[in-house]
Amino acid sequence: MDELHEVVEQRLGSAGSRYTRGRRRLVDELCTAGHPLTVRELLHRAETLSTSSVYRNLAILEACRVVRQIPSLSDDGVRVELHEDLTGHHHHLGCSSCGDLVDVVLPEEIESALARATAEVESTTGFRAEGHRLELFGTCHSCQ
Amino acid sequence: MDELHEVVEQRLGSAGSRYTRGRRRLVDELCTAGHPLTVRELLHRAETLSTSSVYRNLAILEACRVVRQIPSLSDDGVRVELHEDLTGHHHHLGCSSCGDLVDVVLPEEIESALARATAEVESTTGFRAEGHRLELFGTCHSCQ
DNA sequence: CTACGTGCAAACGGTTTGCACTAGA
DNA sequence: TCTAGTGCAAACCGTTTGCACGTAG
Repeated sequence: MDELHEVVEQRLGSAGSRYTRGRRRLVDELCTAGHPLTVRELLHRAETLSTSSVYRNLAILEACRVVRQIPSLSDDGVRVELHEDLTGHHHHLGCSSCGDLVDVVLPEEIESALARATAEVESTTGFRAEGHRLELFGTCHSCQ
Repeated sequence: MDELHEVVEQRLGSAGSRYTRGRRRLVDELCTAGHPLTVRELLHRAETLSTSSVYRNLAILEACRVVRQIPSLSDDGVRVELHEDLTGHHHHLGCSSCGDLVDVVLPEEIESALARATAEVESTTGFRAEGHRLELFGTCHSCQ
């Protein structure tokens, strides 16, 4: 966690930005949540921060590759999570009932199959791929 | 194409809705485009339709499983495409530069690997999966 | 001391809704 | 005929912006 804050401070610093209490709070909440949060949830969890500061800080943290936005299927708005640089590559299980998004790490087998498929797409279409995003959607355990 | 309209008419009919000129126009545009369109693009292509009608019709077509919404990574709003029931299972290549989304059908090998991974996730997490969504992001041929 | 960051309130823009009118079966 | 669909304009609401004040370094 200290390590995380250190990396974040460094990334903000090299962009000429400060690691203020508000920004630290956002990173803390995202880290302890352990899964993507909606802006609404972030606003609620960090009640001392004003709406505009949350939006402004998320934009800055995104530009510094500290967080990233995830477009959500269920319509409760965009979600935010710590960048994969900081948490490691993973995917999401999305519950169509409660809308929650949970992290999941898939076996190496599937990741390498995806890498192979990506290479094939690149060579047949001329598209240059930088990465992939996979979501399994369905019903989570507590909603069944 | 006639076949498509027939299926759509049937799905609308069984929901007590009519297949009007406006709805047919939306389906036509989505079909000829051959890839997901933003609402803005749809509004532009079907200029005879009012904004409110487009939104209302998209909601109805979505409820009847004729179209589906795709949350977009690049922030030009939500995209709409014909439902996979009508077009077949596929994924998307998303260009981070121009924002375009192109359909791609992946080899059976990767689909079965995804199915295997999904089954594993279901048994280890209790999540009940209904399907998956995969997007490869990068730079399209014309943006390189 | 001098940016940068913050809160507040107003502005913005995509989406939705109310209502009177039109059109499909 | 009679219900569903449509256009227009207003309302809505999540997000962004302007501005004056606060704070980190």
